[in-house]
Amino acid sequence: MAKQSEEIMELEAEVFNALAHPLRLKILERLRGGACCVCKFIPYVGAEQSNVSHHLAILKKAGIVRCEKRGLEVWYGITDTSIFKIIDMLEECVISNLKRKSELLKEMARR
Amino acid sequence: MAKQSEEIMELEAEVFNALAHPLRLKILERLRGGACCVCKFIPYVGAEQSNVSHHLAILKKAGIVRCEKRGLEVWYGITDTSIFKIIDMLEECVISNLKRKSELLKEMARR
DNA sequence: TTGACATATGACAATATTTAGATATAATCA
DNA sequence: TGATTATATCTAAATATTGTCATATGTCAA
Repeated sequence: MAKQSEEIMELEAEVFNALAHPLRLKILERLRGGACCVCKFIPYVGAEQSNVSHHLAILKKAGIVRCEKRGLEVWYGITDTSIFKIIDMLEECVISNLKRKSELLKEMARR
Repeated sequence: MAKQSEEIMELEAEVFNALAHPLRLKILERLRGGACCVCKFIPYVGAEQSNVSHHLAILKKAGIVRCEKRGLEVWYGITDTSIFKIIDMLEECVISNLKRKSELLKEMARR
């Protein structure tokens, strides 16, 4: 495997890793409506402020979100909205996988 | 947030997590050409047999691959090829992110 | 049946991630 | 200036992930 694609894969793995947590997926859901300040995420995801801040830092490090200071607040927004397409496609995958499994169960019950 | 979407997000996070490792992305690259037996992955990814086996189990648990015994060998294949579209889209994201950053650096150097 | 083979599994150490609580920082306002 | 607010950072404990080694399992062939 070419050195270059190995390096790209490391970056890809880092981004996938940033997406690999329910709390971070929730934060991204909140961002579908546009940028907002940290204080909005806290009740939305139902976690400690320091924890939310930590997860935001992970999303930022992966390049998925960017932030900007506005007075006392820090506003976070999506860097590239095509991340939503990726999440949506994965959701479809997961749901069709669930359906496939439940069909299989039904078939087994029938016998 | 609805209970149901929380549960879907957990599943999504699990699948993203399965994608979040360079070695597993390599395994999936090898599977683009179609199903193959475990022995093919070992030299391809350059890891110990037991390690490859562990990573295959993670991909399988997430529902990304499925396997089948053929004599002594075990053949692994993709469950749903739309996972490749997801990986491809993420690669595009990563690459355009890199480009954006390098543009920014160029601009800063110009000043 | 025995041995060889391909793969999976279990145990373990090293490392990373997650969370909460305490504290630091930086901006605003009285 | 000092108090207040929003957010980030540090610390430490709990937990999860990773890689390696040793071993188990299941299949085939002699």
